[in-house]
Amino acid sequence: MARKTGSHAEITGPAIREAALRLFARSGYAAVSMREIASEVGVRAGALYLYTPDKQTLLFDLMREHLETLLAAWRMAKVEGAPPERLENFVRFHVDFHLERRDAVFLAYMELRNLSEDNFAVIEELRRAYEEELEDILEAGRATGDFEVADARVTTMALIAMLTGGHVWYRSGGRLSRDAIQKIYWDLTRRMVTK
Amino acid sequence: MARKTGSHAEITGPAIREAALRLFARSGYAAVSMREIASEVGVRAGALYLYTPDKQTLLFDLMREHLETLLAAWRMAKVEGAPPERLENFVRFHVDFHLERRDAVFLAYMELRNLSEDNFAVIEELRRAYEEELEDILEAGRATGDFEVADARVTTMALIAMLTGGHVWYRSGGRLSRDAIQKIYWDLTRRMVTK
DNA sequence: CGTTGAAATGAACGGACGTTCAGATAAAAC
DNA sequence: GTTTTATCTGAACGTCCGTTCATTTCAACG
Repeated sequence: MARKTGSHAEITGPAIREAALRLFARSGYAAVSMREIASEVGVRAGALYLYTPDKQTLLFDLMREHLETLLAAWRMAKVEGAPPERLENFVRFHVDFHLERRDAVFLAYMELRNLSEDNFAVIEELRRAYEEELEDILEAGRATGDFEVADARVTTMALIAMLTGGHVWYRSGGRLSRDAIQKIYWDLTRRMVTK
Repeated sequence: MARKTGSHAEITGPAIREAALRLFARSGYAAVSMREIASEVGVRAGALYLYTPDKQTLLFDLMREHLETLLAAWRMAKVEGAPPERLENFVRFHVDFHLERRDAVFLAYMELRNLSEDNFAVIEELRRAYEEELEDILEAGRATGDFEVADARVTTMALIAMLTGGHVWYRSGGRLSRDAIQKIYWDLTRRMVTK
């Protein structure tokens, strides 16, 4: 058997990436086999190699895609204005984006060690660029006197960790709405950077 | 060949756990083979089974040991007193403990998905007990009016995420001493819970 | 100094892994 | 209706996996 009715590259390609993302996030890159991914898609393992040169590249592409989407979305969402306004905007954007993409967030934070050296460098650079957006806001607020920040770098990392941590316990339809969580996190953030 | 000069169970047992901890943390549970662990210790794979019934139990024991050590250390370190004092104590303890045990922290947070259902339940209970210590302090401070906390549960999770996040970027001998990091994190925490 | 028992070996087990590729199939193009 | 071409299969490859176990080694004991 081969090509079935209605099976095309435009369907199989994305289906493979979606299945890989879900399975990698759930069980970890090393614990998921190509046969498992293929089975989820309804295809045999060999067919995956029409869409990715190998397993490592499949992981890398998923992570790069996630971070590039993140940066692109942020460029759309970011606002000009006073630092407090910019910071609130960042917090709400970050919380929202990350709560909506639990699998990709998980992957991008947990599977760095499974990347080859070259691929790791690319991913790290993307992540650094995003973190720098937050650090810039903190520095701007320090310059205007809106914020009081002892160490902008550590505060940036502390904020990112705090704001991203929600993906561990957040459940869609749980006790708190996304909007309620955004509010709480913004409140915590505001206090952290003002005397 | 078998037993070499000076090789005893009291040496091999801990050596296996140390090697497994280091390798699991570095490459991930699924990516590390029993042969790799054995090689690190200087024995063959079969010898590992004198010290652990299987690979899964080896992982579980490492995680349980870490969390039990954490809880025991906290019971020694915790102080009575006013909530702000108790909170500062917690923050300093947590940061110190976690920065000193990067591998174990990594393992306990990243390999939960590789635990069997029963083992997961045990680990989760230990983690919950620890988080509850922080939540209790926040609630106590709310009762005395020392703290203003909108949602004690979310604030607890936010704090834990923030305080633990340091293990990602902290490097011993880096720009900041552990004491400096403690100070920064305590300052951030204090602001988060006070108006 | 012979015996015992803890500690480790080395070979083997069935199975799963990532990856390759010649061949089969069906939709599209002519 | 024949040819072309994109898509997928099925089998095979060499390798590694977790685990078992009969056997070997050697320190300790009597």
